[in-house]
Amino acid sequence: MASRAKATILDIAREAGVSKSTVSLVLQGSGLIRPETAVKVRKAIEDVGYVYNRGAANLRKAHSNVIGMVINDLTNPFFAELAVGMERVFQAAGVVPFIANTAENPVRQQEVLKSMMEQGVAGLIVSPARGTTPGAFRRIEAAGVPVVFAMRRLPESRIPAIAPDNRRGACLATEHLIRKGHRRLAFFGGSSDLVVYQERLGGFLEACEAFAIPVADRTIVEGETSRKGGMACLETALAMPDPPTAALCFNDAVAFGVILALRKRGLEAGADFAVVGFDDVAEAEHYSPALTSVAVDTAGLGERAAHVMLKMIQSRTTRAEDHIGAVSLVVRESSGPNRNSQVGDAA
Amino acid sequence: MASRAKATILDIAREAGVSKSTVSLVLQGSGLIRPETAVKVRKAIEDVGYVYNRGAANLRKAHSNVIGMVINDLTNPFFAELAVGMERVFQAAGVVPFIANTAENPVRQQEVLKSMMEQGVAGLIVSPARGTTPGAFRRIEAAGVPVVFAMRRLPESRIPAIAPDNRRGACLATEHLIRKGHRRLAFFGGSSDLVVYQERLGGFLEACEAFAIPVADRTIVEGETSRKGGMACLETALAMPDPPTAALCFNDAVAFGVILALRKRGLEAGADFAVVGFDDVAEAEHYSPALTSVAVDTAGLGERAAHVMLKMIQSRTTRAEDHIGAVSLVVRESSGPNRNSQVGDAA
DNA sequence: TTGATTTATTGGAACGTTCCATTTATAGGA
DNA sequence: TCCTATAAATGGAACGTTCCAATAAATCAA
Repeated sequence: MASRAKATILDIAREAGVSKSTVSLVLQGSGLIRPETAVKVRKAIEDVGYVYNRGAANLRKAHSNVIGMVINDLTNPFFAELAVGMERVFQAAGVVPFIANTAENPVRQQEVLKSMMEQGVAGLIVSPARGTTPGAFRRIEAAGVPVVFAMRRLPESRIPAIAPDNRRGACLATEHLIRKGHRRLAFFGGSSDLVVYQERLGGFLEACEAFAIPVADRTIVEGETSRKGGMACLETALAMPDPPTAALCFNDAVAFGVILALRKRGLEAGADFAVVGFDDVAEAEHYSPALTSVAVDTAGLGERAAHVMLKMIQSRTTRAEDHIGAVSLVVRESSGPNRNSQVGDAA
Repeated sequence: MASRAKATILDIAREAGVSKSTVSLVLQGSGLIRPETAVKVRKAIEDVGYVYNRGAANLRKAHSNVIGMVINDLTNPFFAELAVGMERVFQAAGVVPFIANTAENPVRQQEVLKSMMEQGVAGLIVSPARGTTPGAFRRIEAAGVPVVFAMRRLPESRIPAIAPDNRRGACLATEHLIRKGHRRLAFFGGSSDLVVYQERLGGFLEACEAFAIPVADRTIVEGETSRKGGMACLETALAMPDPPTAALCFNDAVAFGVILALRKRGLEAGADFAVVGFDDVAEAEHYSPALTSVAVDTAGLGERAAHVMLKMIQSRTTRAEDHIGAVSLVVRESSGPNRNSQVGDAA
């Protein structure tokens, strides 16, 4: 059944009675070929079950048609949504994205990046693993392969990043809680080695300043960015002398954890304690209670990252501007009704 | 910064004062090279920032080191877990898995498969999109590239499949509900164009037969395999004259939807209506109420699929046996306490 | 010393494509 | 009719590797 030696364009040329150059031209859809000849060649291609060898072609051609997407945690639906947005754009451009998972492991990340470079990718879209060293992309940059960071950025790096306006999102969410009447606020989850964390925490603190929340009434609990981490954060906070009455969470996973931990204690998110998440994953809307969250337009960011990448490839540059995606607060049940009217919601 | 013309093996040879063949040997870790020479060459490689060109190498070598994973829905955490299991095995074997998403679209799937073939993958692990035609893999088989189906199989196809024991899992879960005292049972979600659906529904019916549940007391509602689909199924079922008191769901997403729909009606899963899911995704344990579900050892299936693939590649065959993974019922809160003692739970 | 053996290294052909410079066929203009 | 312009098709070199057969250098046995 399986024809042993795989067919090449020379086999097709023989089959169709033309030269290999003609076959190559047909393969590339050149207009120089007489239509009848093209038909004849295409039939031969079909007959021999020919498979185009892109590796051989890339040996001659300037650039390949594959782009690598290197993602730090594929099990987080958030990144899957990002990937889906990118794929839409790339597909239309005739580019194939290959995805690889680094599982938040910098060593694994280096292996994956090396592999992708060896395959001759035209560009790389990366959501860097936690703990990525600043030098990790030096060789790739030196090779002239464009890199775009998505969602996360590295502390000191000239690589363009596409990310949501974390600071503003956190600020909006915190204001929302303050306007609801909360005066003792918490920020739950994440850790300071992530730039994203610093941005989101920064927005939280900015809003606290603006509304003159005393430092003593701000509770910051670092923790894993998962359900489990969220549960732990709540326990820690409620064990304090003057516990907070509301929390902005690093992301939705943490927020879900907080809601579960509240329920375990017989408390209800929204009624007894206000909870706001970040990212607005698909699940937020269907949770119980529905989660108030900062929407970041994940798929849109993916599309934008893809567009920036295509432009970089086209203009043969390794530089581009950062893009900050707009954010919006989606108010649902988990942040509860107004608490009292200590703070008016004028303006 | 970016050195224009990329370095080749010849540049390294010149730099190190050896021949290109020697460099090639070093690259492959051959023991024929004198250690000092190898060191000298490796230094040159580092100095010029050389990137290995796998495309060129594959032109000569029999087989490449990349394997394609084609997945029908990356946003389902279930498939991400599967991917993680495979990656563990492939990494150890020095093989790089590239993942692509088909978003349950057979046309997109064909494009992705074509692309992967063109890249010269050594093998393909596929969770076929719904509506895949039986001929979709003919050319790939003819080319002698091994294919393994994961989780799903195609109606008539000799391609080996790695999947959980769906029938037995559904049977176990249904028995569990019957032993709890339920007599009017439902099967929610999925549709009959999927082999998996037929297997799971088959297990449900088998248990119904075994315990002599009359046909009139079995409710089967097809629907989307998502939260939304689950919500719709429950509404449909409760609107019936003699509604069921328990449901086995096609998968966990459907089950979560059923739980949400119950809550919307003021009912509680477990107490008022028993719900059992399928797949036991990570979230099941942390849901509220915690979801009783059929555990399929997703990561384990991924590992097994990867092993089968490696063996096929090694023995140059395109045939292998199917693997049916063991399943087990994880009982949590959503299936509720015993209802009454119409059916004893002896044995 | 010499030849035989082992150890390291090397040149060249091949892999399947693209692309340039040519060649060949076709049509148009006088 | 011949020449020119255009259209269509072609051969050959190049891309960066691997691998075979061959060479060169080092070691050994006599």
